[in-house]
Order: sequence, then structure tokens, then C-alpha cells
Amino acid sequence: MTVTLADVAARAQVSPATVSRVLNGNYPVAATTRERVLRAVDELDYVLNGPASALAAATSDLVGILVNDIADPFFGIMAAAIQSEIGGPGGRAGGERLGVVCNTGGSPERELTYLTLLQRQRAAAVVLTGGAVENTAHAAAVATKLRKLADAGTRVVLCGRPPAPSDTEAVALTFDNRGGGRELTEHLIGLGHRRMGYIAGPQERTTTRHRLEGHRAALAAHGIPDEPAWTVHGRYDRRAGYEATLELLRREPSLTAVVAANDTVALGACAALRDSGLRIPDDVSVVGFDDLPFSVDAVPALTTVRLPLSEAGTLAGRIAMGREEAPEGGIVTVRGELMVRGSTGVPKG
Amino acid sequence: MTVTLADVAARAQVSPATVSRVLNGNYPVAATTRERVLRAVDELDYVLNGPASALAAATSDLVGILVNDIADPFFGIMAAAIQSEIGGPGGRAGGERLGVVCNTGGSPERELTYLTLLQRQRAAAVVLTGGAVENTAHAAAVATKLRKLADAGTRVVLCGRPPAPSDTEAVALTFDNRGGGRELTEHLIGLGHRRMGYIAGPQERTTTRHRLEGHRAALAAHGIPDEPAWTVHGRYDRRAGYEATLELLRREPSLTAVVAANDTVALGACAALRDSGLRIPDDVSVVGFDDLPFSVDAVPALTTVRLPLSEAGTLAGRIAMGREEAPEGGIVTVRGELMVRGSTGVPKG
DNA sequence: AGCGTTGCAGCAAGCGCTTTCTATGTGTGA
DNA sequence: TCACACATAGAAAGCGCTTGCTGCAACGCT
Repeated sequence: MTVTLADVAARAQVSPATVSRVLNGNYPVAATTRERVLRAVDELDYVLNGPASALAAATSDLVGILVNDIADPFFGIMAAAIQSEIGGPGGRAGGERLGVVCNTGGSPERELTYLTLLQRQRAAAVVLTGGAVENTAHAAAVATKLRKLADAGTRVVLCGRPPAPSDTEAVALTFDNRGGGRELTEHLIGLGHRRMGYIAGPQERTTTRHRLEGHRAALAAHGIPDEPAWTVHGRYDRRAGYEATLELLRREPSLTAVVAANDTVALGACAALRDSGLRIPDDVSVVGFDDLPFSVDAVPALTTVRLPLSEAGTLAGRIAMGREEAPEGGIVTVRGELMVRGSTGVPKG
Repeated sequence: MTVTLADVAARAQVSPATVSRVLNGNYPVAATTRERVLRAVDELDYVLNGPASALAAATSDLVGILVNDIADPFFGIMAAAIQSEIGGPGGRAGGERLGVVCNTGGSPERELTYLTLLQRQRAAAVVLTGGAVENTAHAAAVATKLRKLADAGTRVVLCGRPPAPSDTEAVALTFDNRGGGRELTEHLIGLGHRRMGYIAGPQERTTTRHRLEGHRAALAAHGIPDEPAWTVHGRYDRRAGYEATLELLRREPSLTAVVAANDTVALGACAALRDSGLRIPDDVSVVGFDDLPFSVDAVPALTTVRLPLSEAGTLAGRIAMGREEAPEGGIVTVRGELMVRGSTGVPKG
């Protein structure tokens, strides 16, 4: 029924071993032999049995990419960059790996499940993107898993995620969320804003905390008291931004600016402000974070911090493939760049 | 070093066969024995070797999801829905499959490469999303691949993609792009528009052609001549929409409406119109397609056709998992729903 | 001419699991 | 009490590939 290595060997009049070596190209095979084998492969339309070779060689060509939300371009952009470094015709033959993205939906259990599944597949590498959940038990479980993966020879790379315990041997590309958050708020303060609402992400995510810390650091640096009621938590989506904004407006109608945890949330905030009859930035300024593609198209265009998602993904992918040396210390901090656009202005009055 | 089935068997004082049966749960094992085995699994922290079991059982638990552009929410939303039906804690134990998404970047070669890679892995199922490339050679190559996959026991499902040749045994969920395109244009015609520009997607995609055909059908039905110069092709991204709009305006400044191939393109079109000093919808109406989450937040909100991406993905996932019967004939047409919003209005004058 | 090298191909032993077939123990009907 | 069915566990034969080692020419050197 299905063609096996042995069939190819028979047709090419060589031993299975030789066919294997031609296909893997890691052992000298005479040119004429090689050609004969390749012809047989072609004629029989042979496709290597992945599981069998993974078993025999004790490694597979699978590379897993974990994302929190595949429908969110933030992750999509990183995933695309990572995957393009990993698989397909990008690299020359031999480096043909199957880069696959797994959607955890932000759920710790699913994250662990996927990690186990990838461990089971003896994945060649795993890239974890985006913020981590700050739950001691879960963090420990993930760290343990990563350790085990590393022990089994799986390369582990974190992309846009804080470093894991160093004994996990994971390389980390971390976004400077704190710095970006701070810059954004300082930009607003520089314009004269003093009463700023903050729409944070889900409580337990590192990204949420870091960005918020940046915001508070900016306030503190300028002697502006932090008003706890002006911070509202919600999910990283448009709707949460919409509702949080209405809530903020209810709590403090005199806010002159809204700082959103990311661009998607900021978009929701803009909608809420508009629906409340407020103009941006005349009545209220808005800032986002990430600089996703649609942000420049918002009306007015969003002031935000540009994160080099694609570049970070590319680097992460290269490291995962072992094409690039891991940085010393295993940690790289990636900074964002403040993009000042139409959604921020001088507060009126 | 790594724990194997045999280790677990030894610890539980049973044969490897029994452990395997407990883990796969498809053979009677006494409750007490099962428990003993499970305990041993736990104590040793055993993880099944995927390649080995795939080899022995001649099937794997991998399910591939092919998308054209993972950074595009259109695909992200479908992929998320598909994946959530496939893997993880969603289903109860046993149905634990690894749903993985592969980004083809719209490249025919990559599509084929991924299909081969999945074939190599003996994937349990493959879901292809989004429009296909209309290139005879490539279409034939894909059909052949799908045939082979089906022969090897891989279930093949198309989601938002036109049906493949029936001998491929692929189940197809097809979006009614033609009908949606027609509705959109008829809506504009109903408002009184006669001079409408059309921003189409890449030439060779089925989606592009079908939507355009719908547009033309609407024109024809109302006796409006189709002006070839008022149709411009470009990629399915914001920038293409921006540039195409400028080009359309150059060719025909008196256009009263712009029909974009999808929402992303429509957003670019809006930006171009604004930058040209035109107001939406007072000067020019704009329509999109897909109804992605951001479309309702555009200013003005985009009139578009809502495609039930998530629902379609869920169904596709269920069929791929064999949890849902494939429809008779293997083809389902999914219709979109016209969403009239602020970006369209009566043409002035 | 003799012998150590070198270059290439084959042999065969697994990799860790699944599954068919067989063996064993227990309960039942005659 | 004995034969027989039934339920459960084990033995063992692979699944299709990789790879360490061995084998054998042909080659170059003294």
C-alpha cells in the first residue's frame, strides 16, 4: 500500500541505509548512487514516514509556537515571523521543519497541555510568545515543563515574555513593557495631562503588570498621585476597552486622557468616548500600545508604542532553529518606540 | 534517562501491553490494575512517546490547519475556532489531539510543502482555510496531494474555500462570496450609486474572483455598464487598499462609492479618501467584506457583509475530528449577512 | 609488490510503542 | 464435579526508520 524506504532501496538497488543517508544528507554517498536513489524516490513518489524517523533518530522536525490568542494580530504577526524562519522553502533543504502554532487562548491549562503534547512529539524547539500568567503554581509547572523539554533536547525560546527561571535554559526576548508604559504616560504628562485613566489588561498577566508599573513610575516621577479608582482591569479586547472607558468616565468625568493597555483596547476606548460625545483628542487624549497595523488608520491615528513584533519573531525563530547564537545570559530586552500621532493633544482648559 | 512504557510497566508490575491499553483506553482493563498503572504513570511523570505510538498505530494525533496569513484576523478567527474544537481540554481524554496552524503566506509552494510535511507526519486531519489559488497546475497538485492524504486516512476539510475535485473526498464549507458581493453592490445601487470603484484582491485567488463576480452581477442586474477601468487589483491588505483608492480617484474623481474586497482593504480605502479630503459617506461611500472585529470601530463604522468565521471554523473542526457527520454531497455553502452601517449613504448631487 | 588509508555501502540492532494471539484464572451450567 | 465461556493479562511480532560498526575496493605510498 504505502511506499517505504525499503521499496525505494529495492528500486534503486541499494540498501535502506543508503537511502536514508541520501535523504538526510549527513553521510557521504557517491554522486551516482545518490542520483539513482533520488530517481527512485521520485518515481515511487515516496514520502518519508515522520514518526518512524523521529522514533529512530530520537528527534522530530516539529517546532511549536505557543500564542495566547491567534485571532489577535499581536500574536499573528509574531507567529508569522517565527514560522517563516522555521519551515518551508525559506531555508534550504534539510532544514525543512514543521513550524506549528498552538493557540492557548490565554488558558494556563491549555498552555501546559500543549507543552505536554509537544514534549510527547519530541519537538525540536518550542517558542512561547506573549505575557505569562503570574500564578505561582502555574509558573512553577511551566518552568518544570520547560526544564524537561530542555533536558530532552528541545530548544526553548521565549518571545515577548519575561525570562523563565534560569535553570530552564530558555532564551528570552523580552519586551520592555515597563519602559514603553512609562514613555507613553510621560508623553501625556508632557502635554499637560494630570487626570489620566488607565485601562489595564487582565490582572494576572505579566504584560499587564509591567505596563501598569511603567505608567505609575511616570506618575511618581512627576509627583502626580496615583488614584487607584482611575485604573480599571479588563481583557485585552475591544469590548473591554469600551466598557472600561465608560466606567472610568462614570468614576471621573473630568479625565483628560485614557491610557489603554494595548491598541485593541484603545480602539474600544475611542469608540466609548465618541459614543459619550467626547472628541479625541480635544476633550480626551488616548494612547495605546503595540502599534498594530490598524492603529495608524484609527481616526484620529493612535499615539502608541511601536513594538518590533516581526523583528522579534524573526530573531526568536532563528534562535529556535539554532541558526543564531543565543545571546549571552540568555536574555535580550527589546525596546519599543513611541509613536506620537493624532490621538493625543494638549488638554483643554 | 527518559521514562518509557516499560518503566511504567515495571513499576506497576504489569506488562507493557497493559500500560498501553490503560493509556489508550480501548481494551478492558480491571479497575484495580488501571489504577495501579495510572499511579505509576504519575509517579514517574511519564509522557508517551508520540512518534513511537504513531509508528506502531500507523496514525498520529496531529491535525493541520493551513491558513494564508496568520497575521490576518480573518484567518486567525477561523483558526482559533477550528483549533478549539480539536485539541486541548475541550474534549475529554482520548480525543487529545495536537491542532497546529501552518502559515502558507499565500504561497502555493508553501501550501504544498506543508501538505507534504503533514502527510509525512501521518496527520489525522487537515483543514485548509481561505481562498485557493486559481492556477491549473497548482490546483491539480493540491488535488493530488489531498487525494493521497485521504488515501492515507487523513480527513480533509476545506473551510471558506471552494470545493476540491470530488475524488479528493474533501468536505467543503464554502463562503458565498458571490452572493455577498452582490448584496453589497445592490445595497449601494439601492442608495442611488452608479459610479462605483472596485478594489479587488490578488488576481489569481478564487475569493477575489467570486466577490468581483457578485459585484458585476449586481451591476448587470440593474443595467449599469461595467467600466473595467474602475476595478483595480491588489493584495488583501490595508496598504493595497490605500493605493488602489488613490489610483481609482485619479482615474475617475467623480466616483461616489468604493467597494473593497475585504474590510482590511476598505480601511486603507477610507484612509486614502480622508487624506484626499473626501468625507465618508457624504462624498464617497465605502463597503468592505468579512466584518472583522475592528470594522465596527472604524469611523464611520463600515458597511460590510458579516461572515460567520467562528461558526464555520467550529463546524470544520468538528468534521475534521469526526465528531460531526460530513454533510451529504460534502459541500456546505455558508452565507454572509449584510451589515449596513455608517460608511454608506446616499450619493450627493 | 605489500600494506595502510580512504571512501562508500551494507548489516543488523534497536528506537518505544501497539496489537494479535495465546494463556491463565474465575465463574457457570449440566 | 467437570467442561466451557468469559474476563483479563502477557508474550512477541512488528511498525519504518537511523546509525554504529564492519566489509570491501581502490588508491597511494614506500
